[in-house]
Amino acid sequence: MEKNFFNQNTRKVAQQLLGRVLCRKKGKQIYQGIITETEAYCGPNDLASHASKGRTKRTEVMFGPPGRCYIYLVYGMYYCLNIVTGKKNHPAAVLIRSCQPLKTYKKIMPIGPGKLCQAFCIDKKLNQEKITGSKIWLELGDKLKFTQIKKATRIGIDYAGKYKNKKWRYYLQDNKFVSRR
DNA sequence: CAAGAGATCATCT
DNA sequence: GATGATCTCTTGA
Repeated sequence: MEKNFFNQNTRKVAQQLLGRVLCRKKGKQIYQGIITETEAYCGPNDLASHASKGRTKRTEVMFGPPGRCYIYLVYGMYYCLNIVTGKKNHPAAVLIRSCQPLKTYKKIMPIGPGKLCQAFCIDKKLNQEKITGSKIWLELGDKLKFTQIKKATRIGIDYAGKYKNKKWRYYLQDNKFVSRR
C-alpha cells in the first residue's frame, strides 16, 4: 500500500479501498477478501459519525494518526471495522462493510460489517492496531479500472439529521457480496 | 416482499 | 438509564 494513503480525504479513501484485499492472520489461518462495500464517516461535523459527539475513550483512536483500526461493538453483539483517515486530530474513518471472500476457513460469509468481523476473527483486541501490521493488513489486489462504483446513503444512521441523506456509502456495482443495493 | 421485533451490552449521560 | 455505523427471524399481505 502507498505511504500516506489514509492521510487524505475520507470519501476518496473509501472509494479507493474498493477492490483492495483485506488480509487477516490469526495463528496459522489467513483470511482474505476483496473489499466490496465501504462507508465514509467524515469528521466532527458528520452527525452520523461517533466522533461528532466529541472526543471520548471510544472515539479516541479516530483522533489519532491515520491508518489505524477503529473497532467497536454495535448493538451489544457485533464488531465493526473502520480504518482511521485524515490527519491527526481530524476524527474520520472508513467503515469496511463487506468483502468477497478469497481465502477463508470459516463458513461465515463476510457480508455486512458484523458478519465481516465474525468471518475474519476481528474483535476489540485489534482496536488501535495499524492496518499495515502482521495481524491485519491490506494488499493492492487487481486493478479495478473497469468496475463501476455505486454511491448510496449510509445504513442505520437515521439519527444523523441532514447527514443521513449524504451518499457516502460506496460499493462495487454488480458484485454479489454487497449488503444492500 | 416489507415491516417489525428481539437479542444483548459497551458506551455515554 | 438510554441508545445504537447489526442481523436473523417471524408475521402478514
